[in-house]
Amino acid sequence: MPSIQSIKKGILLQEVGQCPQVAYVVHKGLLRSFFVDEGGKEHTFMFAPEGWIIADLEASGFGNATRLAIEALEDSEVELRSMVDGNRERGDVESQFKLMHRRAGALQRRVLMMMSTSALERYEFFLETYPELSGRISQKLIASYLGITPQALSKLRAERVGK
Amino acid sequence: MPSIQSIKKGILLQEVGQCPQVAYVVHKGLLRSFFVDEGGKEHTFMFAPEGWIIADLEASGFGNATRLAIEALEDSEVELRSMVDGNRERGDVESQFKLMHRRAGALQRRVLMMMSTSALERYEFFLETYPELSGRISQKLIASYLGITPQALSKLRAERVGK
DNA sequence: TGGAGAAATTAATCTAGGTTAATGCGAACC
DNA sequence: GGTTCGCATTAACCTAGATTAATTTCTCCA
Repeated sequence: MPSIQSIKKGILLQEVGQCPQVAYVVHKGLLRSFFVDEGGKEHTFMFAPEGWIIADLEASGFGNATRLAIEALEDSEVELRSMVDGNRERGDVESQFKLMHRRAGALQRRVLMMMSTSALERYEFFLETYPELSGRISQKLIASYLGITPQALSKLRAERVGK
Repeated sequence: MPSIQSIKKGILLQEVGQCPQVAYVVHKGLLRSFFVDEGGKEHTFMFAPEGWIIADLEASGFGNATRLAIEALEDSEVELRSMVDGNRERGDVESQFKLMHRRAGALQRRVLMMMSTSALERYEFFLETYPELSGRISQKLIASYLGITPQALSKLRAERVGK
């Protein structure tokens, strides 16, 4: 049976330095994963609303300590799922492989997008892809996901409306 | 039995628009995957020397047409490996899952690095991580991997030596 | 071995986005 | 209900890296 946890807004599910082997399946609410660079700047790696799965794939894949923290942006209910469980059914492993394959595919797309597009293009893409999220998340966090400052996002939004 | 192909330098193993379900295991030589954006600019997604595996995970994971081309940078020998073969042994699927998990982990790291570091830092990291590659690959291609122009890389290298 | 085309370097501009700072605004809290 | 603190916006300046262009190597192949 799945283990469900209720998480209050603002709580960290996972902190830097741990060695987490679990993913979180979001049943309700909204999580985000982020890391803090040497300069103290926060970078949001991803958001996970209902139905999404969030994890530190680098840590669980390589057995490293995390550099990603995971935080509840709203009161949430999450299910813990092991990333290294050897006792899976054959079909389970196959479907988990497919899932991981897609995740990797999505990350590949993200890298290519980071390399080839402007902040504006990435913002447009974000709005198209996650229309329901843009109202639930602060500009500051959206900016930290896009890889720009809140000021840059604000300016970009002002120019966007102008046209 | 594995199917091995010999590839001459300069040949494309995979072209944009196909729907490839295979990965290439490099036994000898050097491959790279890259894509060409709307402005006609090339972006190298990865290099694959001996022992590496290269594929378009977005295309094979989602069943899309590729936006990635794969090219031989040297005369190479590669083994084709299916990404969607259902007839695998149980242990096979498990180990392929682990492999995909690590790939996804590496991509996560790459995204975080793209978001948080300067071109110089990424270049230093490239040199540390792939010291044997830096001599085999042109500056132009290294630049297209780092996400900068050859001119920017050249300037950055000149400043680096100065110190 | 010489010549053509690509690769690398250098330099002069230009620009997207960062940094700093000031101001307005809303939400939480006493 | 006023205070406080974080968020969003605006604006002035700064900088990493892009663009354009000219010059100098490499490389390779006829």
